[in-house]
Amino acid sequence: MDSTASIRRKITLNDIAAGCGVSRATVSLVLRGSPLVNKHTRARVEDELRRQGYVYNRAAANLRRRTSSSIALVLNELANPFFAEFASGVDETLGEAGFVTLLGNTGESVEREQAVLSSLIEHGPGGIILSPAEGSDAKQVLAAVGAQTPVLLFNRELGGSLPEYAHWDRLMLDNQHGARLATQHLIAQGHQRIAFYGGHRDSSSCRQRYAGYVDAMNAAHLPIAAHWRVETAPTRMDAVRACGELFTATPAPTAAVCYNDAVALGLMLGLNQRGMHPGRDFAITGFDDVAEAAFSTPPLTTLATDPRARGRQAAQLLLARLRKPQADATTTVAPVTLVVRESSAAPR
Amino acid sequence: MDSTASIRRKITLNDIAAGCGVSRATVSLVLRGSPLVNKHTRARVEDELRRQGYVYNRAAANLRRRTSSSIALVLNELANPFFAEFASGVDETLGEAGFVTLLGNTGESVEREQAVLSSLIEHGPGGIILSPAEGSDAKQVLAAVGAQTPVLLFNRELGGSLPEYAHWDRLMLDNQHGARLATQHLIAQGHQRIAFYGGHRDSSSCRQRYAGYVDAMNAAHLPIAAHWRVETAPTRMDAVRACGELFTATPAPTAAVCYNDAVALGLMLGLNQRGMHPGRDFAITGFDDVAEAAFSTPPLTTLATDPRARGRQAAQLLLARLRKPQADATTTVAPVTLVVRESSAAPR
DNA sequence: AAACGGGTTTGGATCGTTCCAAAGAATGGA
DNA sequence: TCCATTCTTTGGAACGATCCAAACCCGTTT
Repeated sequence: MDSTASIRRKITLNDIAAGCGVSRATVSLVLRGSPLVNKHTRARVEDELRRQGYVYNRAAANLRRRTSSSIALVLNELANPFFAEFASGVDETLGEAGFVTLLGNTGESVEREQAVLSSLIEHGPGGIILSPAEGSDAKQVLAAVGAQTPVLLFNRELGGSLPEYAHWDRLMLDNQHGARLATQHLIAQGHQRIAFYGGHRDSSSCRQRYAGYVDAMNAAHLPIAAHWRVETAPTRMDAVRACGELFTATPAPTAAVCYNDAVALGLMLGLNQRGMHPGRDFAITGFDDVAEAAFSTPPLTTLATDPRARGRQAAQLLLARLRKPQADATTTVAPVTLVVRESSAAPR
Repeated sequence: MDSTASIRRKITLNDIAAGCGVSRATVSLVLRGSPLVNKHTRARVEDELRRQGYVYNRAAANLRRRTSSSIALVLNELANPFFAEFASGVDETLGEAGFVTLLGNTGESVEREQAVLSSLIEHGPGGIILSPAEGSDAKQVLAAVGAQTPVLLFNRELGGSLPEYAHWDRLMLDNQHGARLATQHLIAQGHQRIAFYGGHRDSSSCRQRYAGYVDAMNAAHLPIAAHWRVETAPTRMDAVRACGELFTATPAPTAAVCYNDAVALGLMLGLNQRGMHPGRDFAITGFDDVAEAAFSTPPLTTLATDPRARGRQAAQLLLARLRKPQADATTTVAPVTLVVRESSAAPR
């Protein structure tokens, strides 16, 4: 409890060994619960461990065993609730598996991503879960992490083509299918003139969602007017600003599939400013199901992605890779589910 | 670029040394930019480092130097946007200082906190930034982290008293002053019957905010009716539910200082359900300034805490502690600023 | 030629753990 | 009693870096 020795120096296996008259090796065996050691010896050693307040030095052990007990988690935008939930899912599963999470946040900057990756890699993580910054390139990432450390790509594709000796696993959202579901839902509600609102054309997820929208429109033999595709930054503010563009030409749409929830909520505000009532005069769907979506007025119809579950899944995929380093690379597409609320009512 | 050696084994200082005919020690000096080594040797070594694709093993270096290059960040609720922002501030500053962040999420569970702390401590972090789970106790935390590793407490006090040999730094929000500011603002707007809405009496931050409210009311010689103190869980849902309690007795309040933004937004919904218009029939203030506060209808008057800046500050405080392990423990109270929006209009 | 001295380089011990081959102890059977 | 066999325990060499005191080089000085 209060052995004077514990105040200053760090307690090592040697201290324990000396303290109860066995060898370092025996103490090590006790620590790892080896069946080799005698019951009485084990008890004696365990007492001593407690008495001296020993704490295991995993770094030293990892050095000797040439193993790792950490996983790096590199995110393009931790402050975004979607990624925060994702991170907590990752950490939960990694923790259960005895790994610790090395966090890195790139703030959507390719330069910071490089810096963060090379710094993290020096700590020898067993693997990396990476949600790339926009514009991040496969070759650069490979240069920073090397070919040794397994990588799991989440959420976004990397620019450039993957060098063939980097076989990385991928976990992606089913963006295309999700947007198709949203569009089909609006069509089923009776809408015919449906816009696709928000997002940037050069983001891979935006292209996929747009493709799903087009699929559904085509399948229903509905035409798509040029001014029904409005590009914005994926933020609420920019979505408010661009609202007018939907109504610059005729025929005006009666509904919009939005790139994500932030954009959808912004569009709601924009409509309000024009004196329109979203959910009554104009139907809207989002994507992500952020916490706020259930509480907006009207509550937002959107696609739930369950980021926490995705985090757990990402961790599991990477852990599986660690178990079988030689297995073929996998690509997993996580399902998204349509959550119908009041923002997507039928046209009047 | 594509040396065959780099494909399998890990490259060490020995490989580099052998590769260019110098000793391990010299290569080490080069890596650390020592002025001792000759210009030409340095160039030769640096070429070889690049050629073989060497990556520094910080764990081995830390072992030998008895240093650490990581800081543990243990949060009670990472999925909460407030803490997500905080975390990204922490990571930003730690990264600049050459440290890596070890993440741990406790999900508000004291048991998980214990497990997470003892797991993280085995990785030998240089320090710990801890936002304790509710009900977490000083003695338990000390038992898990030991007396060696400096701890910075953020946001919440620990239960129990700090053992005198654990002098931990603290970074807290100025809850009391913030609530006072909000209350004074409502009073200045002309309100006299002001409620304190939401939160649990046993949370330390709630008690502090309530105290600030009482201060301001007393200073203005305004009475406080018993039914103006409504307790709720600190969530939007529970805040919606409890709304009616404000109006169970006379005189009814005309304004409420809310425990936090979630509660304030819930109260708005509750008022709407009763046919009242928040910001017109009833004034409301929040606390936290979550992203949503600026976009609610009406926009919410609240106290900005700038969690990202708090994260940077927490990291700096801990880094300062690492520089001066013997300095006296500090308590820092971070200022909060009143952001006036439309939810806190004058009474009609 | 020896001594000097600044600039460079280096061998070997070390950090705290695990691995491994081999030694010791205990048991049982012949 | 001796040997084989099964349990236990152990010393010393790793792992990949850094530290440190000593050695080396080479041009000057005495």
